Amino acid sequence: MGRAPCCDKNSVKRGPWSPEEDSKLKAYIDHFGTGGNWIALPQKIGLKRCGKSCRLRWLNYLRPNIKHGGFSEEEDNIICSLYINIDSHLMNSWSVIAAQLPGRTDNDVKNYWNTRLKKKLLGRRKQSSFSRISSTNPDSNGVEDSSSSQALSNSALERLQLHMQLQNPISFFNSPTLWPKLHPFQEKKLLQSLNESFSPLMQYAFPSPQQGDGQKVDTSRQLVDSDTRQQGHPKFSNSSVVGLENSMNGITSPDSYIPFRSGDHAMDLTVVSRAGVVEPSDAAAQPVPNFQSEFENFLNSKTYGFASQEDKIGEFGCFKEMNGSWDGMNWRSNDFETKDSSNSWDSASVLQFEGMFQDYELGYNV
DNA sequence: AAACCGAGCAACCGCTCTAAG
DNA sequence: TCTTAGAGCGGTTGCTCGGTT
Repeated sequence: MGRAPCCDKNSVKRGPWSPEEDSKLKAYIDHFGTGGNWIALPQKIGLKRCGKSCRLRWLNYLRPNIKHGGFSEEEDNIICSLYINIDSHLMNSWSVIAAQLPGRTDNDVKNYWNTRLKKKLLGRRKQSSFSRISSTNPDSNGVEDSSSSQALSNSALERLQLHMQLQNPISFFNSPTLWPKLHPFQEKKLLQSLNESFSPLMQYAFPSPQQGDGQKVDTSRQLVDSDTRQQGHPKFSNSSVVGLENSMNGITSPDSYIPFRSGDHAMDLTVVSRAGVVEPSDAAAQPVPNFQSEFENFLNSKTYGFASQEDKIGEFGCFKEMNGSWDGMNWRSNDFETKDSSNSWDSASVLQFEGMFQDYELGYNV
């Protein structure tokens, strides 16, 4: 089924636009505007083009102040950061990113990302981290589970992968808003495989109640129980636990996989956009023995789905080249608060990010 | 010099959302 | 309330061009 086409494809011209067509379209819109009706516009000006095609040509090419090519390093950084941090299912990410880059269109940014930036970031990584995670899934018996992994959209996977590469993985777990929008079954499966990869961390984050007291241990309740939450590592917020809880339980309520549940919009957005993690009010009251060293071991272990710091440095040498220092990557961990003006990001850029994230917060605090 | 290949980009496709009737 | 058309978006296709063999 599907809706009827907007025009007769046999009677409209397709392919590249000629200068004459461009000038006709531009002259008309300059004088009369679009009239709010793109479909009727080509007939008015005698163009054998589909209205949608006219609209795209105007928006992506003929519109005043459009820039083409020649993306600056600052634009690269903005695109990378927003692509990683913008929650793909909450907003139209390419247009949001393009809105932060004057003169750039969403199509331009999308093409630039797909042809250049993505390769910079993911190029050599594609073979490694996710295949490791998928191979840890007992259901897969070492063979990638095509039904589940292919069900994840490429963009969701890329965000996931990039976020886990560029940020503290704890922060990723702590930011349910960054998890790709999945069917509860898919989410459960993904979380299971991640959980297995992260088992040392999860033990700290969600310590199991003492077993052997005759009570059946309900692992899902371990995650729900508020006391247990308090025992978890302080860097795991309650909202994260709820997200994991829902995921692990396979709850099918839409709320279980829509990250911004009513009542915690602002908090979750803050977690993702500004701080990366939620610090507890009294972290000292929640001791986790040797967590730091265990965590460092974990991060450096190639057994798990993450490259060592050394690998990361090699992997993202492009950013070292771009920014002059590996430390420039620190801001990608959303650590705006601690960002030092002496590193490779100038203060104007930081202010710009501060502003844009304030906009997002305002937008989602309604 | 010609064939091949891959990157980059413009344009298209098909879907969803939204607003008007 | 339902239907429908327009707008907008992400994903994909196909053309062009430059580099390599």
